[in-house]
Amino acid sequence: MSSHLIACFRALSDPTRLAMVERLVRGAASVGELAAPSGLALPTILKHLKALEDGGIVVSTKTGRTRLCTLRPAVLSEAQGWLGRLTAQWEARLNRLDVLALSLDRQEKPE
Amino acid sequence: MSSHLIACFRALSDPTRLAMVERLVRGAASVGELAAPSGLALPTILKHLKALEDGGIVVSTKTGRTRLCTLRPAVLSEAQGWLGRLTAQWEARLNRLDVLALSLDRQEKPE
DNA sequence: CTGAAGGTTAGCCAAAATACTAACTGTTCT
DNA sequence: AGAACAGTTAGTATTTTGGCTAACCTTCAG
Repeated sequence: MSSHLIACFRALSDPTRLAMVERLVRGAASVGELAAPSGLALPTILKHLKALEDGGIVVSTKTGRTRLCTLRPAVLSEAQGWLGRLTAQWEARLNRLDVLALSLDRQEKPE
Repeated sequence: MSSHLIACFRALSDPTRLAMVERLVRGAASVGELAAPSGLALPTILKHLKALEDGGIVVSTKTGRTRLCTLRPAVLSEAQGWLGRLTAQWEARLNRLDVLALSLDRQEKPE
């Protein structure tokens, strides 16, 4: 089973990281810029950044002394797709059950 | 910020629970049925079940001595929607940047 | 060259998550 | 009634997470 899907959900399961993602969707940012609104220490933010990178949600490159972090929406789309297939399966199953219930109904009081 | 979204992602961030969800999408199941394929002890599965219920992904009701667990796809759809809006925002931003780049291009070599 | 800026590493700590076993409760079957 | 079944609770051990500080390394500005 796709273990990077798990890493992705894992990355999104923390308020600090969710906030970082919502910041990054408005454009790339440095580590310091990501840390600023949270009030957390830099090393803490670095750990969260690593979690986001492990989940494939963010990539970062260092140029000079600053590291630029960028969102990578591909994995988010993938997670979205997984959720979509899941709910679709559920709907399909419900429909089959409806059909079954209907046919049973017909048998109970045929015409 | 929606904290039940976090609980939802949290619930999906574990292979055992993901397997439970994929089992439940094929129909409601008892605690024992959920535990069987995992090889884990019942109390362990109960904890995972609680995590899934905390995330709003599953509801369960006990009748007699068995507990029936049912998927609740609403929260999954919600998470899907959140991911969708996020990637949509990203795309929109990329488009704006494209337009900007194009107009800068025009300024550089007009005509 | 020296100091400040921006990260980074290492190490610490408390709290939470994941698993287990053992013992218990309530239901159903015979 | 008594045994078997399906969960449940309580308690424990281990690992992971999320936070910190202190010390360190580069890079940029003057």
